[in-house]
Amino acid sequence: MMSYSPSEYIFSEGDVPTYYYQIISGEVKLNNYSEDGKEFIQNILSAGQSCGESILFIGKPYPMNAEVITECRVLRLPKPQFFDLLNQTPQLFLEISTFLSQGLYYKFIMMQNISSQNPATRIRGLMDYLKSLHGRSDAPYSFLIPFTRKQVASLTGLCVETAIRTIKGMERDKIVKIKDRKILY
DNA sequence: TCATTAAAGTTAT
DNA sequence: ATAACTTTAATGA
Repeated sequence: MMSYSPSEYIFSEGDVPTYYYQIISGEVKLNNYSEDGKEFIQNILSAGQSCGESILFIGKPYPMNAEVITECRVLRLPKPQFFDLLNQTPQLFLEISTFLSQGLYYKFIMMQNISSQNPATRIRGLMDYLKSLHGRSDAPYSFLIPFTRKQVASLTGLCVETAIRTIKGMERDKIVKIKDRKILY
């Protein structure tokens, strides 16, 4: 079991994977920084999720960082033990497969969103996905976006200012509601 | 139209 | 207090 503080890295771009990581508590983001320092967030993960496992399977260097957002406890299992466990536990194998597929699905959805030129479409795509994960309540304004505007911007490849302006426009169009700076969708 | 820069207000640590 | 985030506005590609 490992502990990490905000802004620490569980692994970095270019590292060769040697462990399986499972988040017990806290939040982690998978990200990249471009030469000019701009961050693109690939995904934000929290308790119960694993990070970087897809790369562990193919044994290539990580193409992204796993940067800690909030104080984290992480279960760390060496690669050989992880694969042993996987062999011995069909149930675990199935769970990992499901989680892997979920990650693929997210990538697929976001890939389509990002290729859209329109910022509102991108942000709405992200919000639709997030809300779809969260139970059945399709009711409008029933889902609180669990991210900061900066994070939303980094997840959709927009600058913060554009994200903010777009979200305000969506409020005018009654797509979202803003309460105490929190975004309800 | 959106990104960038700058400046100022607000929240969290 | 200080850093991180939010917001507005001006400017440029």
